[in-house]
Formats: sequence, structure tokens, C-alpha cells
Amino acid sequence: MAKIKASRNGTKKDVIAKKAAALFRKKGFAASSMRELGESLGIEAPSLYNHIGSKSEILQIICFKVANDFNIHLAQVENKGESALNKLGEIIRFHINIMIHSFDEVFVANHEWKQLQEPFLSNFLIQRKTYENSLISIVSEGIKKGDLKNVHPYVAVLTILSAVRGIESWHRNKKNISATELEKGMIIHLLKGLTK
Amino acid sequence: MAKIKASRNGTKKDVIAKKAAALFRKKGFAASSMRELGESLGIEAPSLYNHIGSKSEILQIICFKVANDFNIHLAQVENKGESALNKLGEIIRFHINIMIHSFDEVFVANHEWKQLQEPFLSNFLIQRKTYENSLISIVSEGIKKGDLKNVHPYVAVLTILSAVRGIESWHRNKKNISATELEKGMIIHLLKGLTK
DNA sequence: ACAAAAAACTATTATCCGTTAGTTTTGCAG
DNA sequence: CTGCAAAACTAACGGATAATAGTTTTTTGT
Repeated sequence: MAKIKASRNGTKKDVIAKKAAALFRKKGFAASSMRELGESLGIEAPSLYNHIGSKSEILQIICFKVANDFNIHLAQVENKGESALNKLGEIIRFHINIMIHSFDEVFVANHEWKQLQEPFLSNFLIQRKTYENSLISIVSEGIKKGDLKNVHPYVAVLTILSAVRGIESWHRNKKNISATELEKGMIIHLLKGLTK
Repeated sequence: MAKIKASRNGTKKDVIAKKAAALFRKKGFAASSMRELGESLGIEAPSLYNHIGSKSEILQIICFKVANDFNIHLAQVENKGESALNKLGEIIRFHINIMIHSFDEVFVANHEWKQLQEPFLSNFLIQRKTYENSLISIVSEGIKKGDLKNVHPYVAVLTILSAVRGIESWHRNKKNISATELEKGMIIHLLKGLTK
């Protein structure tokens, strides 16, 4: 009965993707049904197919939107000509911020990309690998210029990416610590360590 | 036709749980069917029910086995009376090692615990929270004794736990770096930082 | 106000799922 | 050998799933 409002936020497809991201995060992609998604939007399941082609397409939209956001930001950082340490700091800050205002989407992209169908699955993995390699280059460059310790670049990037991804589980404890506190603390920890 | 061999590795239930962990890791719990699990064991799906009560029970076995392993190790570390830095180092090492020899199980426990049914879901979450709180205590103690920087204990623990969990995605690149290299590098990074 | 387009609805289909029931085969103990 | 328990098999059920077809309602543009 009630139509999906194509609000100022975006097209109807966007509204569906937004609600789907919230549902997929809570229950997982495979465990979420189109009936549930319809219900959360106030319409019947088959009505969804007036706007999207398949359940799988919704997951594609979510995952590639997130991947694109990260790629665009990385390109900006790379062109700034800052030091490696500043670049890494800015990347960590971006990860934290995007986790705050696009929590559901980033979570789904991180956890449910396996459920993508080919050729989207391969494409997504390539983009991830490329992003990771760019970060490795930043670290390597920083070591060469003497800005960073002589660490193994891959290990450093893995550690950083894993740590920022873990902000997922902070979201639940929002009351106990603010976003800026978390951001500051994690950057210090990752860049300057724990030892006194 | 072929019976499941109750090998020296453990009971038939254990063999099923092992294969299920591999399947659930690759495809996700909800996206894995009992028919697929049966096939990977060389038997028909209904035959599984001679050994296990339900699909959900398999997930319970996997998750609580992992939780128990971590709890036992933590208790050992806590009773050793080492410094906070040494305790944390040993915990990080344990996470890395268990990720190597029980990769599928740890991965499933980390990613699929949401699919547990009550009261197992609540119980699992309480155990996780308790584990996390114990680590926070170790960090707090280390700060009080002057061994560690005056960081926010929760942020430090979140960063460490997230980073070691990320070893998941290293597993794919085994060729490029050895386990000991990874272990050493990550411990240095997490405890001593990246800055020169 | 009215026609056309967009988007909702109902009814239905084929498929797959976890699980049960009942039966047959297997393998070990006596 | 033989008998019995363990564990495999086949057949099937009820329910849920994604998706399609066809129809009706709602919104939009002139």
C-alpha cells in the first residue's frame, strides 16, 4: 500500500540498499529473506522487483559502493604528497569515519562479499588486493625515506587494516568512549606503539 | 556406503565438526546445506543425524570449542605473574598460533556466532566480553605499574584483538611470509609502533 | 481532470532446506 | 558363524525461498 518514498536521500534503489544493509548486517546475507526486507520497507517482497533485479544485485550495490568510496579517498591521499606517516594517519582516520556514518554498508562489504556471484566476486577481490598493495607501497616508500621503522610492509598494512576493521565491534560500546577518543587512541597505538 | 571413520583424531562427531568448519568457513553457515556437508564426508545428509542432533548443534560445537581454548590459555597466562608486556606478547602469539592450526574453527567462531541460537548466543557473547575485560585488566595493570604508555585500555585491547583476528586474511598469502615472521612483525608493531 | 507510467498488490511456481521415518547394510563381539 | 548395535541408505514431508505473471492501485505530467 505505502509506496517507497524516493526521498532526498536518493533513488528508491538507494533506499532499498540502505535498509538491506541494515538487515544483512544484523542477520547475514544468506539468512535474510526478501520477505523480511520488504517488511522493513513496508511493502510486499515481490514489489521489490519493481526496483531491483535480484537479491544478489542488492549485495553488489552495497559492496561496490563501499569499495568505490575507499578507492576515491585513497587516490586523493596519494596525490597529496604528504609523508608516509601523515598518509597512513589520514587513511586510518578515513576508515574510522566511514565506519561511523556508513556502518552497515562497510560491515556488509567486509563480511558478506563471499556471497557475491561471479564476475563480481573476482572484481571485488581484485579491488581489495589493489587497495592493499597501494598501502604497502606507502609503507615501503616511508621506510626507504627513513620516516618509518624497517618493518615488513605487508605485516604493517595487515595490522593496520585489521585494526581499523575491528572498529566494527566498538560500535556496540558507543557510550563508553567517543569517536574522537577512539580515533586518537588507535592512531597513536598503531603508529607509535604501546611501550613507554 | 562408506562409514565415517572414528579415527584417532576423535569421535565421529569431531570428524563432522572438522569438515563442517571447513565448509562453513568457505560458504558461511547459512549458505551451507546439510546435503553439502554430507557430500564432503562421503555420506548422505540424513546419515548425519545418526551423529548430531541438528545443523545448529554443529555450529555450537565449533564456537564453544574455540572459546574454551582461548579461556584456558588466558587463565594460564594470568597465573604466570609476568609483566603486562610479556602477557600481551604471549596472548598475541597464542592467537597467531591457534589461527594457524585451527584456522577454519577460529574463522567460523569469529564470523558465524551470530547464527547461534539462544541460550548459546548469549552465553558465547558473555564469554567474549569476559575475555575482553580480562585483557583490559592486564593493560590497566601495566599502565598503573608504569610498564605501558598511558593509553586508553579499551582502545588498546580493541586494536590488539582486531589486529590478530586479521591474520585470517594472511592465511591466503602464506607463501609470501612465514608464520614466525608475521608473529614477530605484528608483535613489534602492536607493542612498539611504526614510528622510527 | 485524465491518461500514462510507476509501483504496489495477489496468486503461484519450482526449488531447496532441515529433518523424520522406516529400512537395509556394515562391522564388531561372542 | 551368528547376532546385535551402529550407521548407512531411500523416500518423503512441511515449510521457506527467490522469483514470475498478471492485475490493481497510486502517482505524475500535461
